[in-house]
Amino acid sequence: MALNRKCIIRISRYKNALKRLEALGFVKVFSGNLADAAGVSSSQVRKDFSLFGITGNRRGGYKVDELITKMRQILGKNEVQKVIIVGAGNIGKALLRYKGFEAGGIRVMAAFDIDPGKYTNDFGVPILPLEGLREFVQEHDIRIGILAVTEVAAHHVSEIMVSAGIKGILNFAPIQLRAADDVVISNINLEVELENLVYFVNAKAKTDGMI
Amino acid sequence: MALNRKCIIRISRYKNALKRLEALGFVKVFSGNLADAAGVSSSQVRKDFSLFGITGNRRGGYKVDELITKMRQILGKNEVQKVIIVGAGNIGKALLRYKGFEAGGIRVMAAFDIDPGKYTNDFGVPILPLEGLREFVQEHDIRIGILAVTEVAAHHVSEIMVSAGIKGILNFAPIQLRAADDVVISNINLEVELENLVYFVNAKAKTDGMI
DNA sequence: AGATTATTGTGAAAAAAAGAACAAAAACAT
DNA sequence: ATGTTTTTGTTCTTTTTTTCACAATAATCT
Repeated sequence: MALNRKCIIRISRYKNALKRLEALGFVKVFSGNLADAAGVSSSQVRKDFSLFGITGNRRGGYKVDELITKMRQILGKNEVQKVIIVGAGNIGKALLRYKGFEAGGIRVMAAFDIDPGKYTNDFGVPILPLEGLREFVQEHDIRIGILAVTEVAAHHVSEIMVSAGIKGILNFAPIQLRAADDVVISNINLEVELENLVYFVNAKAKTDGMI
Repeated sequence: MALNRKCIIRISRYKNALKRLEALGFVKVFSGNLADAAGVSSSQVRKDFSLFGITGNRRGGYKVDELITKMRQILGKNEVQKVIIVGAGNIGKALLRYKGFEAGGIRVMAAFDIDPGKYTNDFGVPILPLEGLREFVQEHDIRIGILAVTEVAAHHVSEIMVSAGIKGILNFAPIQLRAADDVVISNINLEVELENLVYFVNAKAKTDGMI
């Protein structure tokens, strides 16, 4: 099946749009509606659906509740996803304070750090010593981790996570992580994102000036 | 010129890899080295370079310092990029505390919020009332803003930013922002990223199990 | 100096992604 | 009931992105 990262991101977007439509009382929806909401073409929507065997009714569109069910299934939203946060610095603590995860079926189980000064329960979930990570991950059968340590520590800590059994890492450290084939890594690099913005803002300023 | 978002992200990555190589004392570098560092093919590196008219020496590779200079130029790193943060909640405050921006030539000028309880100078840069945003942006000629408000406020606040003259928004709110053609928006959606990770971790688990 | 080797730069080929088009089918209208 | 309209599902086309391949050429070796 030819499904790539971009396609799954679109599925997430469709799902979010559908949740809003559901809240507004919509019962059925057409590919064009979802296309508008997600900023893609309607044939793209139908093609994505066909990739996952999602079908609707010709002329009748798709039923909102069925679509949501199907997408939750695809995205693993039918069970609570347990995650850990590694690194209790600025970003790590902000994520610990973030209230939106639980609503999305994501449960932060614990955070880990090497600094004993950070060990606390003040955030609702415990911040624990890094040495305890392996045991915790195995005991709670956790497969996803958010990495929010410094650049220098990132590679080393990611190896600890992988060796403990983590299979997916959302990496906030400003370094492009890579790992074995059976581990999935998503890099979020603030500086790279900002550089991107700067580039395109400048590029637009230039072309607009020319016209 | 056929340069897209992905290409610019690769340029950022090359630049980061080059900075590490420079720190290690490297003077010249081959496309294969950068390819390894950035996780792409060497012909991809050369093609990206050719897109920007970057040339090296056949058999001699590229000079590290020249490449860095060229890439800093492309990415607008030769001048300090002034940005504002809008929303002083968890994420906003974590970004205010983050020390890595200045080293990357990014200067956070101020943050803005509607909650008077947040107005302070404790973070080194002031947290100011949202009403003052327009004047501040125009006075300091700021074009880039980081949006870190709640989902419900995001759309409204983004319009305030755009009307004040902001041309690029890095959006952390869990909603896909869209704006006029002359405004560039980058969406960072934690839940979407995690859903992506979950999908591919599950997908890998399935195929590995089959083999 | 001449031969050899390694690496670039680019044009052609392949692969991947997106879009257009349209027959088939379901809802609706008369 | 029959015809009309609308929307899906899928195939075909186009566009975009990546990889391959190799002549050109600079460094190194003998």
